[in-house]
Amino acid sequence: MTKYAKKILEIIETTRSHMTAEQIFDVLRQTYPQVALATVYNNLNRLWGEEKIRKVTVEGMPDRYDRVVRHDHLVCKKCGRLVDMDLADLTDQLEKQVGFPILAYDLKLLYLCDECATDRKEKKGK
Amino acid sequence: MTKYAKKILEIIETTRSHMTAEQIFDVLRQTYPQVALATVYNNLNRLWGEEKIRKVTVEGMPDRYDRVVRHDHLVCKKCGRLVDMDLADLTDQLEKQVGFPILAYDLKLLYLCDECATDRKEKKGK
DNA sequence: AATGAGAATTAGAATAATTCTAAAAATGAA
DNA sequence: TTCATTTTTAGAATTATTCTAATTCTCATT
Repeated sequence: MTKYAKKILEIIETTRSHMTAEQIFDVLRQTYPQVALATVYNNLNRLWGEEKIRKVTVEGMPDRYDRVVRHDHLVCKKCGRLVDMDLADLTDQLEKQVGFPILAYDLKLLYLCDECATDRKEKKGK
Repeated sequence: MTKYAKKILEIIETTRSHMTAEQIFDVLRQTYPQVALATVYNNLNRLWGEEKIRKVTVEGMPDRYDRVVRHDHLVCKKCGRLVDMDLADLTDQLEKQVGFPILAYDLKLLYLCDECATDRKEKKGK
C-alpha cells in the first residue's frame, strides 16, 4: 500500500463525513501539496476494488466515500444530507425471503432532517 | 401532461427494463423522430419531481428510470445487471427501529447473477 | 381567424465528475 | 547499477446531464 493510499484510507476512516473525492483531495494536499486529483481517484478506485472502502451514491451528488464497517444511511429527501445509522443487520431476513445468497445490501432511508422539517413548518405557519 | 411526457411515462411503465435517458430517447424517436434529448431529460425530471417515476442510481452507470410501484432491486455485484424483486415492505419495521417517520427507503441487494456465478465457477474449475 | 402570454421544445454550448493517456518518477529485485 | 514494474502526474477526453436562449406550440381571449 503506497503512502497516498494509506493516507487516503486514514482520512476516510477517521472522519465521519462521507467526503467526496475533491474533499479528500483537499485534505490530502495539506500533507502532500503536490498530489494530483487523478491520484486520489486512482487510489479510491483501488481501495474500493479491494473492498477497503465503500462508495455511497446519492442521487444528484458526486460519489462519497465511507468506511466499510456495516451501517446504513439516512438521506434527507429535501437537502440530501447524509447521516449514518446503525440498524439491525437484515441479511438473514432478506436471504430467507429471496432464497439465495446475498453478498451485501444497500439501504437508504429517506426522511426529512430537522432543518428541512422546521423550514416546512415555518412556511406552513405563516 | 404533454404528448412527450405521456409517451415517456408510457414507455417507462410498460417496459420492465430500467432504461437510461438515452434508451428512452431512442424508443421515443421511433414515434417522434424530431424529438431532442433535452426534451427527454426535461420530461424525466418533471415526471420525477411529480413522483410519477422513480430514478434508480447504480454506481458507475447512468441513471435509470423505473415505474413508481413499490419494489426493490437486485444488483449483480459483478456485471451491474438490475433486476426487480418484490420484498415485504419494511417501512413499519424500520420506523419502529429509528423512532421517527420515514418517507421511503431504497433497498438494493447485491448478488451474483446466474451468468456471473457460472463464469466464476468455470474459471475456478480450470 | 388573429393576438398574445405562457409553457414546452429545440440545438447546441456548458458543466461537473470521472476516466483515460502517455510520459515521468519512484520503487525494488537482481 | 540496471531493468522492469508500479505509481504518479498533468492534462486531454469522455459521459451524463444541465443550462441557455431562441423558437415553436398551445390555447384562452378578442
